[in-house]
Amino acid sequence: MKIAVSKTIGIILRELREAKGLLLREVGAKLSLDPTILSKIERDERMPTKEQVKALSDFYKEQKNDVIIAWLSDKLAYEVQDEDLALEAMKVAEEKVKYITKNKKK
Amino acid sequence: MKIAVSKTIGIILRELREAKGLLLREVGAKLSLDPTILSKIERDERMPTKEQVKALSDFYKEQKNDVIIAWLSDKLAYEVQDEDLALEAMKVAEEKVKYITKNKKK
DNA sequence: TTTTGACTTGACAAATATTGGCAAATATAT
DNA sequence: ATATATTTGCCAATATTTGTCAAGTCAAAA
Repeated sequence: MKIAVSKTIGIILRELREAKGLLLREVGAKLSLDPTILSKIERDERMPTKEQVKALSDFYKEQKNDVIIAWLSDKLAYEVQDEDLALEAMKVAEEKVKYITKNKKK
Repeated sequence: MKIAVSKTIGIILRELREAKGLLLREVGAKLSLDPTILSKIERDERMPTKEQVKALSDFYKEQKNDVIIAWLSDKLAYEVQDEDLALEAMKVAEEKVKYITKNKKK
């Protein structure tokens, strides 16, 4: 299953769950995650916490990175979506991330 | 005065204030901003709020956009700095921002 | 149509995070 | 040393996020 990379975290998680034919309740039980919270996450009403993303990306392990990237990119886009200078800021942020990464002790 | 685009918001604000030869207290008075808070902002100990950035970027109006971009990009970089997939996520976030921007009613 | 099961929605309190600003400490300059 | 500028630590107030529950919708089965 190939997932378009720019879907929201919610859409991706819903597609993954439905592809497995699982219920909210079932995934929730596996991850000790209240099904109503998962419902909100899958409808992008709530952003999952870091721990929830960890659990979900481990559960859908074939698409682990897609899930994480969707989550991070949603958070990033959300942060600047109303700003005129959003795209310029994203470019600069990339430079900053590269700089930080490069100078990080292993 | 040209400012390298990838400095932190704090460094930029400190340079701008010192270039004008102003004291924390003086800028603070103009902006109704407690000097100790400004001190923290200039040392990147605290992120300014949206309102504070508005006031500061208006005050340093020749570098208005540089200030805003530094602020936004700091927030973006901060959000993903510890993530292995940070750069991939930034690319995807850019696509998402472009998509959001394109489909936004004026 | 009544019931059943899956999911959604709204409201709320508890937990977390952020903020402003004081008082004290430190640094800088005269 | 004195005076001025900045930094630091702390904390209460405020704001945001989170988990949970009860009630709601919706579709399909009985």
